[in-house]
Amino acid sequence: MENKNTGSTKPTNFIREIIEEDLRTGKHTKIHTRFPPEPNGYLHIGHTKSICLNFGLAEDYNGLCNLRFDDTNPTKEEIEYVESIKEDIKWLGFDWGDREYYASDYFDQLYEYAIKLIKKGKAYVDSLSGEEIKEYRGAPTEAGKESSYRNRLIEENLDLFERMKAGEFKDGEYVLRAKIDMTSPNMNMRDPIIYRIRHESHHRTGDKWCIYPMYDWAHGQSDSIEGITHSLCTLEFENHRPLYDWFIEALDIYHPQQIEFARLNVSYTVMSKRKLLELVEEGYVNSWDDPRMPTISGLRRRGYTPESIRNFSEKSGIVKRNSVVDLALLEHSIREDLNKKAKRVLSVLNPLKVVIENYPDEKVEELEAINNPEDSSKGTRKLPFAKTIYIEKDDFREDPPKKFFRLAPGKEVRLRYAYIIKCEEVIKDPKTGEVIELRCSYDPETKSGTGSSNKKVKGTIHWVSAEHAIDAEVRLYDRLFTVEDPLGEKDKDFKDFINPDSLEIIKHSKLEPSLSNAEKGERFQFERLGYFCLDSVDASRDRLVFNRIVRLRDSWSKIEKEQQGQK
RNA sequence: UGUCCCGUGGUGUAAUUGGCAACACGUCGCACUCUGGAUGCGAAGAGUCCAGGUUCGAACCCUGGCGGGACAACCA
Repeated sequence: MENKNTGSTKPTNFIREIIEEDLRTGKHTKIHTRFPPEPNGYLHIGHTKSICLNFGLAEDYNGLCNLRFDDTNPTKEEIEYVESIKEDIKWLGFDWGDREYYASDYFDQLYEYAIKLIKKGKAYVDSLSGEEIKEYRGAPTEAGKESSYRNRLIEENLDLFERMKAGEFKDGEYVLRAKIDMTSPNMNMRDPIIYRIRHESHHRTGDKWCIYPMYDWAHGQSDSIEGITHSLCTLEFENHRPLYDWFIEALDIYHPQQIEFARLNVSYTVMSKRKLLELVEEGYVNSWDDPRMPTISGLRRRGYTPESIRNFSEKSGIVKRNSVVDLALLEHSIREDLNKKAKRVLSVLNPLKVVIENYPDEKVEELEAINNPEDSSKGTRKLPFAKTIYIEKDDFREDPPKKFFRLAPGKEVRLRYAYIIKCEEVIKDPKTGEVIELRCSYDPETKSGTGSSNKKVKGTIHWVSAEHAIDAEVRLYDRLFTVEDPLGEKDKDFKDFINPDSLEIIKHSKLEPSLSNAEKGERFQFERLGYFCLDSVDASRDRLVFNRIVRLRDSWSKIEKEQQGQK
């Protein structure tokens, strides 16, 4: 279903309906959203949903989207994360203009709001210990009880709160709490803490403050200060909405609307910051931007395009129901994008030497190859062809199974852009029996593009000229986990399901010579193999390192798997 | 034993707000192909968690169940 009001081709969803209703009724004339990350870790694919939603909505409805760092907890947050988050959002293609905000920008205002709340008799300073507060809070099914300090005089509260701010007390000695209802069935309403003492310097405000606001106190009021119309967050904040509304109403300030949606989950991976950290710290992956990581920086290094990630996010939809999107959809998104864009090249990952016996010894032909069959404007390039070439080990079988259309003893196959060759002889290592070389003949009449032969063969394989090929390291990445839901089994640790084959390194692959000019981050389709990207970290002028982004769809592997299953 | 939210093919979403359950991914065929890619065509697969009710008519409204999720950090 297309969105008729905006001319957008994006699918509609319940949030767009709310926005369109608000625009139609005149509740708002312009929408204003925000993306509010906490700078305590790297962004991952799950965050892209919120980023695309908030920035995308603003784009589509001609509104604005702020970037606001939710930096209310100095013990966990660091400037390093602020920088990486900004880089990732920019890379995804979104722009917050000059509206880069921080909850800490509002600490003064938030403090004033707290005083206002105290004066209204709706907040009090509590002297209970952390343990006691927890005890008094009760449980979801049993009411809590009121603190003995709950009915302090307003003046006393004001005095104590000011002294909290002045640094007269130790961490944990006092807290400021809202006075709501200790018997509320909603735990969030049981006199939530709104300020705590933390003698800790903050990455932006330095040592100005030793009291810091809690999320609930900071978030809604920050939304209000910025004039946010639709404050979109994930489902776990549903139970916080009554509190969000209570604060805003108690303060009698502009009231943004909080709307919750389900967060994005993807099969065969984990998304929590803590678990990702575990993978990094315990060495299961090499870094936060390891190409196997679901972090934005990992996906970027792997070779994913921003467009593919945005399309993926679009396709996975916005609803209020928890779900797990198939990794196959992400893979489809990147294939779809790169099929249109990526230059085709011939690369042999696991080389098998082939000598074409009836081809002249010294002869080298320059064959014309198409750069992108989906886009003729990308032109053609020259490919050197000579007597000795490499083909993929997988493309030869001494004892070919049914439906194997590639090379085998006595069989013919087409070399892409070159000739049809026939396998005349198989040379093996006398000790191991391993096939180390093939002797073939070629048919000069079958040169590509000449049409001088009517010979047809079922298979076409890729190859490189042995003397012209360049060496490269190729890193074959695969899904990080072997099961759809690594967190699914309670008795097992998610790390037990790590795919031991998530990375296979091939040190000496043979690539066509044009690849020596590849730039860091440049993406290619290695024909018949997959999409690859020159690694932006480990590659250098004299060392090529390619990452496999994703395999091509491969109907042969399915046939083969099925055949093996039958045996 | 509370409050809030949510149940539609294998997966993710849609259904003009009460009118023959649609699309995408995946799967399986066929065609085409100098990439077993791409592309084109086609198929299978849900009767909408269950049971009642309202209605000419219910995925949608009502009632009651069942199932899943969230909530007891001085985290966000």
